[in-house]
Amino acid sequence: MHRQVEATDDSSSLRTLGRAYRTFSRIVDVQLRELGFAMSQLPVLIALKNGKQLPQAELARLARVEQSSMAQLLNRMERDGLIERVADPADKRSRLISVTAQASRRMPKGKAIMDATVKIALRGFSAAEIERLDELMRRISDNLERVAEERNL
Amino acid sequence: MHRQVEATDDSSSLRTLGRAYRTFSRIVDVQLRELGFAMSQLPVLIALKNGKQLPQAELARLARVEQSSMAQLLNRMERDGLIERVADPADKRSRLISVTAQASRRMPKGKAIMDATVKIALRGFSAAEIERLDELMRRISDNLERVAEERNL
DNA sequence: CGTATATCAGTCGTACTGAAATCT
DNA sequence: CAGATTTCAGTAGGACTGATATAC
Repeated sequence: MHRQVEATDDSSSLRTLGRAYRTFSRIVDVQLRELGFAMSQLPVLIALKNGKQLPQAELARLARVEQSSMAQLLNRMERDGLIERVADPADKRSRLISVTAQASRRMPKGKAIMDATVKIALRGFSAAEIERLDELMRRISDNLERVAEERNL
Repeated sequence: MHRQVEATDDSSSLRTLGRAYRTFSRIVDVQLRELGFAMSQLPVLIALKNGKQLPQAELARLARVEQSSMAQLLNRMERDGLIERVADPADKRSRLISVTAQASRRMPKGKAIMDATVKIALRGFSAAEIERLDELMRRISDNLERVAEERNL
């Protein structure tokens, strides 16, 4: 009665987690689209701010996605004029990624949209609760990462 | 020092959330694949257990995905022999979905894999902490759903 | 050889469009 | 019967993964 359980019987918190993530992305992406951005691009844009130049592999590591995911993301970003790839003089296999001037200019606005949406998600949360959430999420993530590591995933 | 912040500066809990979700899916899917299942299919299989028959729209509602997402998921499941679609005699627009006998037989094993992975994710959590996590996740999800609703997303 | 990238196939999610059946 | 709604199908494009191939 007080829980609105409905018909699903698998453990609710993990399901809710996926659902929250998708809704969050949708809200952010709709707004970022007007700027020509997408949520998945923000880690890249942040990592490259202030004219920094990084190779693809490093960006994949920072954004915590596979190399092939990052390669495709960068393809779309290059197509849309957000980043440039220039040959690395020190390593001929590698290309250094940098953001274009216009993307750099629009970035603060994108970051603000993200921050505002985080605030919405955490509406009504005390500082202690946010702290608690951070800790719980970190423990879940660590538990899963450790097992994925052990199983070579 | 005690937080392992690294190079990202956006609010950590929401980022961790997406990361945890992806790692969870990967761990579950690798095991389900041997059974011929995928994680996204479990809500469907659970909703249709014991010979139940439901229309596509109802399955989409239960799984909390869009109609088109469910349509495609059911296409793949039908292709793989997991479900069947039969014309609804009461409504010629609709087709009722039911699971095949073999999918039904393998289902308990799939559910067990899911449950075991949830246990891994929550390793070291007390009952009170799980309760707390459920509550926090539900509040985040509600906050986001409400705004998505308001903005017609 | 080993590392950095590129590319392909496949899943899963969304949005959007449109046809057929049903309801009022 | 007309018009709105419901049920589903199909397509396009994004964001992931894994597996391979190519370049240095």
